[in-house]
Amino acid sequence: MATAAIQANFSYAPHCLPPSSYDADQKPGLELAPAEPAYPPAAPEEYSDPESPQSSLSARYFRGEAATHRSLDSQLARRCPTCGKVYVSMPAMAMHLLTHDLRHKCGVCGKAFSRPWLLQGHMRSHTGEKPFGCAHCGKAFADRSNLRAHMQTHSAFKHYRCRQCDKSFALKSYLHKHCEAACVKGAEPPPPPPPAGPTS
DNA sequence: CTGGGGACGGGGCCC
DNA sequence: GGGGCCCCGTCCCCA
Repeated sequence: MATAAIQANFSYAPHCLPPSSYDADQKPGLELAPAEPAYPPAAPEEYSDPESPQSSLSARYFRGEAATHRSLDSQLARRCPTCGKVYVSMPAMAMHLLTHDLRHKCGVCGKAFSRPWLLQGHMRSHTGEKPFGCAHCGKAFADRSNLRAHMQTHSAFKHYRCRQCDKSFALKSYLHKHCEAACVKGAEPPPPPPPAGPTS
């Protein structure tokens, strides 16, 4: 929606299934992950789209692999002069431009970041500070995202299933690795993806 | 090959 | 309107 940036929706091989929903909701202010059922078995309601709107387009985009959705060729579209990324939303474009402005510099190693909190996180790698603790095992993390991923490893539920071989994985990244490294190799070429998507 | 963790980037939301 | 915060995600490395 809002973001007009292209939404590349092909991060994973078609035979890699998204998870059913899991509760990853950690409310801000909580330093400790809840000790209680952090990931309820969750009614197997399908969660509609694993690729959230802000899903990282990441490298693929910049390699120009992104599918060009409608409206990118519209007259409203503008291209980032630095990386070539195309936006039809000017606010999104403006925000994107900031990502090229690496004004936050690490006083220790000199690495520069576009956002202050990226620098903050980076500084923890120097200081060893790990403010995010797992209430299940006590392990501490410097990065909230990493704690979240860790919490999933406590879950007995493996939400990400490979259609090809039916193996399941707790983390999407595991499934991704599996699909790319193991399963796909030597497998029948996956069928063409369904005529996709919601848009257009 | 799988599981796990560290580091970090992009974009949306909230104040 | 801008900055900070948070979430989601990827990449890489290692056991």
